[in-house]
Amino acid sequence: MKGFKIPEATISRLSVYSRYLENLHRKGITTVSSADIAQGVGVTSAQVRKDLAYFGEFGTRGVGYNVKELLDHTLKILGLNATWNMVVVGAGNLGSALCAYRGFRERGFYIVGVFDNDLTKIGKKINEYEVLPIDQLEEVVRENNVEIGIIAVPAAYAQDVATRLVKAGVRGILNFAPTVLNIPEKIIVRSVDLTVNLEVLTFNIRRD
Amino acid sequence: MKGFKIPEATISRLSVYSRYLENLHRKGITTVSSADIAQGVGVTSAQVRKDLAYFGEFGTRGVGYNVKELLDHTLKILGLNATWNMVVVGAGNLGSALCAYRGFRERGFYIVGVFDNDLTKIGKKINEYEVLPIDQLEEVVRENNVEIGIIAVPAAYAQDVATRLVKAGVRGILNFAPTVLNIPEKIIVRSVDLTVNLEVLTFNIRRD
DNA sequence: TAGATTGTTAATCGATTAACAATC
DNA sequence: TAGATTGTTAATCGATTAACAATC
Repeated sequence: MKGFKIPEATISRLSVYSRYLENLHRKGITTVSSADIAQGVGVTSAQVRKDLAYFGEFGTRGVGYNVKELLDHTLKILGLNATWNMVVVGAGNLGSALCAYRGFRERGFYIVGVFDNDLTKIGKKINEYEVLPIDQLEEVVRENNVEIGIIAVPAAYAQDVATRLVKAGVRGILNFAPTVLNIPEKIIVRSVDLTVNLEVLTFNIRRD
Repeated sequence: MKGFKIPEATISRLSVYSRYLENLHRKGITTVSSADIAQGVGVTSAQVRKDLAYFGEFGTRGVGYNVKELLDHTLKILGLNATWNMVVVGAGNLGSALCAYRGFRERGFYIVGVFDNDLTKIGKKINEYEVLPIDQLEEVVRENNVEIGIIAVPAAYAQDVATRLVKAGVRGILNFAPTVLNIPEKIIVRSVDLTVNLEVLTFNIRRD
């Protein structure tokens, strides 16, 4: 980790801004102000400018931002000027949903392997992907320069899978299992916990 | 919204604590310290005590917390002393994955209807659920006291679905579509955006 | 009592917002 | 020039952490 501290929330928002800019660009809009972006994604314009200011000066005072230029900058910041190879471990319903999700490819994320340990699933096709035996995980990760592993297995297996992914050489993990993973600090982990999200919802519903 | 400000992160952590306590309880462990919990879920013990302190005094100085009691308190705080009825809109891969997810039921979340507008899907079974035509959404929500709607449709349809869910009477929405929803303030929304999560990951990978 | 651990306060740290000079 | 909007600073707000008195 280099340089100074950038809030994680800033990065999330940058991702949202970048998608919003894509929409504007698709519509042929060429100029946008921080107030426009703010309005479009539901934050304040000061927040937009502050978020961008961490990375440079992308606008013109009195004018605003060039949509295409700012889009390119945000994509570059997020690491999306290149493509990323991923593996999905777990070919259940969630794994299948992830394989079918078109949004990944549109942003440059490619799935190069789907794995399971269930013999009834191995060899079956999910979309264009053949489910591979988990034994081949390491091989596929190494041979395809896979940097991201997606964990879509039951909680009980998640730690094992995480350990194997790390050993195989991934640098980031997106974890859908409701477990705290124990892995080296240098590996980046994001956990998406459906139950936690629902429970924050119920807390807030109950509260008002 | 009543009372004073409680950080949203506190609620997320409470959900995690509560799952950890369930594990301890299942193992027959009866007493736990804030340091134990902290170690188990990867936060500091001060954080654990502070989070709990928003809601009361649940421990005994010099001793710790009674696992079962603290578990009950956390469940109550999160609104899990009752069950919640939900509908899932969108019977694609993601919708199917959500219907199949056993973790919901274990925490008291029940799916009472799955909807789609695709005639080839309507009438089909997903697990035990028959896919219903979207026209029946309002009826099912009203008749089953549904308070939570899950949006699992493509981004282009998400706003429409959200508006209908709100009109039908849900109080909270879990949104999987990568869109900013425009709905009344009093409706609680949580968005789970897979691409944003991946892009925070790639940013961090690139950065070190 | 001595040892342990909570509940809570105060200090620190970090993120957001408001405001405005810079500048197109 | 007058009007608009950026980039940035300082003020505010909020969350985390450290420390310790209370107390079992």
